[in-house]
Amino acid sequence: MVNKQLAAAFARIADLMEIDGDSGFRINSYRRAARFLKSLDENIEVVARENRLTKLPGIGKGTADKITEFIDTGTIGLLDELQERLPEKLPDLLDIQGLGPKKIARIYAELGVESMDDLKVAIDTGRVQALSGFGQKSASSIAEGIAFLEKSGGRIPLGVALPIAERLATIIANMPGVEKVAIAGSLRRGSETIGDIDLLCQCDDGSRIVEAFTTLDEVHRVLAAGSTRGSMTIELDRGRELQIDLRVVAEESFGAAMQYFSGSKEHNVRLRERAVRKKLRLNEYGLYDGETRVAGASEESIYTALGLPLIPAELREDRGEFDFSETPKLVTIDDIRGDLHMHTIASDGRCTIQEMADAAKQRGYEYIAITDHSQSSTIANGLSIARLEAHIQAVRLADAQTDGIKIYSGTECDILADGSLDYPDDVLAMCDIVVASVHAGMRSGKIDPTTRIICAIENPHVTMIGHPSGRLINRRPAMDLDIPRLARAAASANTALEINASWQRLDLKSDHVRIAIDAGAMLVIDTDAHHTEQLDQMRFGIVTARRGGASAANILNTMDHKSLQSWLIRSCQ
DNA sequence: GCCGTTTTCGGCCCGACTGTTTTCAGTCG
Repeated sequence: MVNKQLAAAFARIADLMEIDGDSGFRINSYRRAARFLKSLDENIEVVARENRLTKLPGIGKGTADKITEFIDTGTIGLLDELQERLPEKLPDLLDIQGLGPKKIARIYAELGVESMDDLKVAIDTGRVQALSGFGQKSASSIAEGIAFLEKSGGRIPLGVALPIAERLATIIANMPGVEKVAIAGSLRRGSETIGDIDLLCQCDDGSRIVEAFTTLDEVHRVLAAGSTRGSMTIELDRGRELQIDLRVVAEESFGAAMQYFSGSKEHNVRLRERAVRKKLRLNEYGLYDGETRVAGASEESIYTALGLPLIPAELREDRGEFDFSETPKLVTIDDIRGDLHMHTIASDGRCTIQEMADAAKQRGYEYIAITDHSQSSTIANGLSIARLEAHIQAVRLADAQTDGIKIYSGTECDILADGSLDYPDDVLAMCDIVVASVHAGMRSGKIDPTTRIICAIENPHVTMIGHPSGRLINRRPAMDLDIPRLARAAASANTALEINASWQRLDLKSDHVRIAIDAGAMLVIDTDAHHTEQLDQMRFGIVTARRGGASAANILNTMDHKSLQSWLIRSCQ
């Protein structure tokens, strides 16, 4: 898609101009355009054809001309010119921690370093530390930065990072003098993967807490340790490192610091620009009118003072949230009444029907659905028709014998390569809940994957589509789906689309959640649990739904049992 | 390069930490 190619081209221009020593403001313009294009849902070629380019935020005449140039010729003159002048691999060095554009420009100009490999050699031969303004420590720090880059292996999934953050937050909360600890950053915003962990604590003695934080047993490497801020890494599996930042603030600044350290960076820049327009100044200590603090103890006080409703952290991405007239009522974990997709020992789960039901009851749920795999999923010990019939009887028996929770019988039925389902209609009709999912042949393409799934959407026995795109975060790409078309089909067939809450999936992802809501489709947040403990992954599905702007009314399993029954009957018609 | 509830020119987000300096530039978040 041209949007993504253009975004990459502008990002590249910004990188090269940075090393070239161009104006920071010009560079920012290109970065902003790149970010905007990357997240633009509409095809930029259509926008260009309709002469609306300069109506887009952050895109003026100069950028619009370059967009047109790219559409017409497939290239941008400015980019070609920069690439001709600077080595191709030089911008890779911008990824190294502690090494920025100015220093890169110098090691290129004075040492002829053109790549990561060149740089390693230059450090090993002592040429970097010999440069004026660079010293031994700089050289070691760059070497460590390169090692970190090679080991960090990309971003960490939300489900791996959050438990680590919670454990560290508990440790810090128990340090003497600490009043309050909170998780900030992309983790708080519920990003599906995160680059580092940001923690915040309220305490009067910053130096002591930072000292304690950077000398914890699990610390692998200390990056910084001052009186208000500490930064260190811990070691994950396979030698990978994860950076943890801690910021210490006083009570009156806690809200300002939460706001500041929750980001996103783009959201914060916009917010501070807004403050400047009001003749105010916003930093991590508060909102100031001259020397007077006018807000800061709570996040809400800051947004209110800037004429905005409190914006939920999950929506702080500079993607339209500044237009809100009131705080959107997003779905919360307390709205969830049940979980409609889980497995038992009948197929590839680890627990019994009763164990799953009891665990769900403990979590306060009104209902669950037992949805084991269908016959084609042999690798997951999928159920033959005969086994399914027996399993349905077992679920009904458990339901009859269990008070306080409704246990629906169901199936997670494969959508086969030709779009047909793995059980005939009369068998599906025996199930209360049918989750239809693609598990095999995601790339084989007998028919277009969107059409394949729409076949299942239009089957009246299908309650919902499980993990619609089939992606596994950092492991397997999504199927090439036309999500708007899928969402329209789901809306008109009264078939729900799942937000699979497993942190390895988060599927639908938040951008697609937004598209589904706009199309009027019903969503459902399920854990796809294969063990009772995995029922707790519901929270990852919740943040994903919130990032997509979902309210409780958009989510099927926020309905009480009675309303759900009526919806199930209606959706089968 | 973008943009306007002071502006079509002259601004553009803000502070902490580090290293290599001897007052600050570079980098980061």
